Amino acid sequence: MPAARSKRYHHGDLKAALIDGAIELIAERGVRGFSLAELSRRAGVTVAAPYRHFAGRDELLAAVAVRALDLFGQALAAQASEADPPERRLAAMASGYVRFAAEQRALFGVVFGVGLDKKTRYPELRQAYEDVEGMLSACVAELCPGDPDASEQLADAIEATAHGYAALLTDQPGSPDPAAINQAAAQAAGATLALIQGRAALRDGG
Amino acid sequence: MPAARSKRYHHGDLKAALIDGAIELIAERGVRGFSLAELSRRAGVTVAAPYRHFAGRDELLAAVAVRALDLFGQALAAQASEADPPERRLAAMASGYVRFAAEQRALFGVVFGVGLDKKTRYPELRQAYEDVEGMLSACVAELCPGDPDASEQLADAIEATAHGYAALLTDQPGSPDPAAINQAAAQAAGATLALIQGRAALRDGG
DNA sequence: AGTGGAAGTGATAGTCTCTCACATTGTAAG
DNA sequence: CTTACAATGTGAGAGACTATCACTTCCACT
Repeated sequence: MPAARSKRYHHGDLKAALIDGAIELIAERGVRGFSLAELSRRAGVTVAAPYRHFAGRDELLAAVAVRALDLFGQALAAQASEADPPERRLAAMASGYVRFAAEQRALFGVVFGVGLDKKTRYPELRQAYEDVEGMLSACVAELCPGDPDASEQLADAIEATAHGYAALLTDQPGSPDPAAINQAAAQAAGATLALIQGRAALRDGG
Repeated sequence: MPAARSKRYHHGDLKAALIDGAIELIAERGVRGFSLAELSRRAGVTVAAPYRHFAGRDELLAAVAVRALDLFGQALAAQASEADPPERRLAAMASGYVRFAAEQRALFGVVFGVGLDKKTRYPELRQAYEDVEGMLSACVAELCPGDPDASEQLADAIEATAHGYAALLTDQPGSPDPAAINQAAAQAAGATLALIQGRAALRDGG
């Protein structure tokens, strides 16, 4: 793996450099302000070069999203490992969900704010996404042994709630201030506990 | 108000026509696929014409978002008016929230999927947004008389949950199928009831 | 040593946003 | 009635972006 950054015709590992650079660029300018052209400029290559490695802008973003989901999963796992009864573990994951969204705004935005097709296109992305969802549902399953239906409903509800806090918090441009992050994270944890507590009501909806 | 669509130099009411056309265009192509240029073409004017009425693309989208929030509020009010105890009214609103997001994907996307600054810029947008949030919190307040803190927390939780179901449902490109909409709407209603039920747990978070 | 394919270049087409000087038209005052 | 103004639309063009194509350079392998 060549390290020299000089005027070599071949970059060495442009693909990885593009992904890293994209994360940086998105962190600076947001997902909307991200451009393949600027990214190429920073990497010191022509705007045509990235097309050797990615079919287009969206495919590069999908690769970034895969890495983002990986980090996301790690963050959730870290939160989960520190709490012990499944209820508090779920609350901690919900809180971590919100915290990651706010603190890694750019990465969260790539996964959710860009309209990438996480279900059908980009199989790796799908896999990464399902892995993260799996962490939640596995933890919920511990809580509802013998009732997979109820377990799935509760997992959906917890995921939706955490995601809702995260989405509303990061909806505004600009980084949310730490106090707002803490409050939203704590509320997401509390709401998770409330959902677990009141889960008998989950059945009768519309 | 002139009606003739012929070769008049002045359109008559271009501003309104642009907003209407934008809604249509966004419904067809999604928020991401929307372009001021295509919109101008359809309205039969030059691409420069819209700039007489809107400072730019974002300002036009903000105007569309205001109308979208108006319709959103009406939809929620319609749902709420049909249910009677506050608990079920909140559940109905949550269900309506999800249903509106899914069935009026384009409008919902303009409000939430485009990164418009709903808080500081665009005062009308801010107002429209707060009006919608107010409907929810007013209904929650009926439920928690004498404890505004708890009321606000519960309102946040219900909003976040409904929004989470809506966001996850509409995250994918393409219209969600009716069965998925029904399920998500029902689950949002159920989760709302669960939150109300278990709201004692809302306090102890992180 | 030499060659085939991977990786990068430069040019180019087409689209988009936004700006500017200019053309047209409704309106309202003289 | 007319004339001047302000509002509204035009045409041209600058600058950015995505994507494609033929061509070049260079690495790795025989």
